[in-house]
Amino acid sequence: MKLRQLRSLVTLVDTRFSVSRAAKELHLVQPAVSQHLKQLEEEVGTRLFVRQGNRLTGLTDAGEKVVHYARRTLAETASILAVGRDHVAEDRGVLRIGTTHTQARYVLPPVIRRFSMAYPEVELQIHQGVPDQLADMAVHDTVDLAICTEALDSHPALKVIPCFRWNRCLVAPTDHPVLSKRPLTLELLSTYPLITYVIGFTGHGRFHDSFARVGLRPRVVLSAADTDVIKTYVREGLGLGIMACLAFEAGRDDDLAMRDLSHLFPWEVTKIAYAREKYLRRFQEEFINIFQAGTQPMARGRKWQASTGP
Amino acid sequence: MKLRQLRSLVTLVDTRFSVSRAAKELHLVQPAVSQHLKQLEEEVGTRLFVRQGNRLTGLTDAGEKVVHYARRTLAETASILAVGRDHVAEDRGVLRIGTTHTQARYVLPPVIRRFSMAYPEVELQIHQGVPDQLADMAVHDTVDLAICTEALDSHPALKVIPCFRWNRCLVAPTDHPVLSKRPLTLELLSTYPLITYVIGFTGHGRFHDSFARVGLRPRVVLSAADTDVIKTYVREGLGLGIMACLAFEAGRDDDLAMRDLSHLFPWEVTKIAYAREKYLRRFQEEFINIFQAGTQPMARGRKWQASTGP
DNA sequence: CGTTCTTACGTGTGTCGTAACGATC
DNA sequence: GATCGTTACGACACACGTAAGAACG
Repeated sequence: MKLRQLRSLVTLVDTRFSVSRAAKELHLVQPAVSQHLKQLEEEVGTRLFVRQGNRLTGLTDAGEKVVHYARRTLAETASILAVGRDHVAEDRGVLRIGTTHTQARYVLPPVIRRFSMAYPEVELQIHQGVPDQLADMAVHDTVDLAICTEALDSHPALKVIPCFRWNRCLVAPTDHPVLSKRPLTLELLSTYPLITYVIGFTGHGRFHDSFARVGLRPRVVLSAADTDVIKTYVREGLGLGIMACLAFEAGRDDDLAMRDLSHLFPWEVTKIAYAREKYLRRFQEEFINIFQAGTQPMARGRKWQASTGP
Repeated sequence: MKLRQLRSLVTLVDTRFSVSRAAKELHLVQPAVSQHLKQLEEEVGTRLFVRQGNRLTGLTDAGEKVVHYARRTLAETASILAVGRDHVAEDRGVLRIGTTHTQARYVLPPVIRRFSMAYPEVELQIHQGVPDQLADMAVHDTVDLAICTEALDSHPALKVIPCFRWNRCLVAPTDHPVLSKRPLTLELLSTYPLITYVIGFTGHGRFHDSFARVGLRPRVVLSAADTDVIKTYVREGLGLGIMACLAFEAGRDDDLAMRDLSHLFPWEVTKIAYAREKYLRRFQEEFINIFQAGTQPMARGRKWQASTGP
């Protein structure tokens, strides 16, 4: 068995079973990849692929399992190289962060500023995605760290570190009648057209649950994947925005009024996750520390620290 | 990076840093292994070995980490091949069991009889060792399953399945005066010379604790690694034997008298363990089931079942 | 007929073994 | 000087790329 063969296998799967695409991805020619797959299948001794004619279209049961272990194998080898890079140039390398728009736009800037000061030689990459994608990216080692609020806990292969909690606020044009009313209740909110996050994002599930629990149904006229779109349509007068407090920028958003709503909705927790068995480079651990320190810590004094055990 | 190189690395470590021994183990010549190590070190980009002259004597910090991931890598590839063997010949292969003398001698025979009936084509290997060794063997995939009472819980890399509980009994020559006394108490026992298991074996720690808790010190005149030795010296009249009840054979041991002592000592639990991420072949899972069914189950109805998750 | 994968074949790289050299005890 | 390691070199194998052929839409 060769690592190349395993690499071809997982790339084939990741390119949705196109040998040619996999070959391109791997900077090889098709026949080379074909040979890898053939040899691997031969060595394992059982059919790994579902074939239609001579086209590969899926995995057999055995194939699924083999791919699982192949992924792990490659992740381990990546860790080996990471160990080397860490020792050779502790403060040089790439940090690939997967996160959502809201985190990238409103939470990460100060963290990244501090991190870049400490590690000016580290190249930062920010990959955006929806929480489900982010979890997959972390598992498959497409990103080093995934930062978001949802979807991370479900993955048993991820190590998840809760970082800080946040809640929602109401955003409205400064002359909107709702601003004069108080207290702000779910009943009151449900009488207005609302703008909030799309499902699968930043606690959308709990948003609806909070209304449902008291027998209400919010009138969501627009749901957006990112906070800037929400604010834009609030400015347009389309409705009231309900979004993460931390996304309200004091200076830039003074044409909007903000009201805290943490008495109406459960707290959300933003977490950092990474593949459980991944070797974290020094500066990657350090990023986590800076992130926890730079945002309001969940619980003071219980700072996360690196652990070598699983 | 090549798998061969990783194999050479871990073999080097396992042969206590002799390139020649490692080469012999791998059926290669020394220069080949030297080259592997050199190339690997080059690719990782940092010193992995502590050298004295040109002799390798140990690992650097980086080396330790690399070896860790190399071991995992090789284990994953072994799992890949195991998947294949499982699908090609479900009922053929090797089952390597690591266990202690007592288990091998008194617990396993009926289990193995049943297993061999179900899987006559599976070659069974029984490797004996002390619990600590067994744990290591399971972690390093020298055995597929480790079966014993102690030392398994401490290893986070092991998946541990409690199987059945047992306790100790008193064994004495049929004419021994202690047999007429009752109740049997720790005080009483501590007045006689005792023969039991050596430290590190089958609950030896708890054995002493039970006495210590009531301020007594047992007079152990001989401690043995296996039950047969204990019985032998009890027959010699050297002292009273305190051993696992299950090791008393009704027919063969009728020249000895047996008294249950489960009211004096805590219950011990025999467990099966295997490397957490190891791919268990069908018949390996089946062995676990047979073991649980064939011995008194810990808790009826809560039978162990295979899980794919970690 | 273009796309996609396979088979066939040549070339260059790589890996192992033999052999000679160097270091350490 | 015996053991253990590295370096040097040659034979063989292997993996990739090119090119041509076969299956599918």
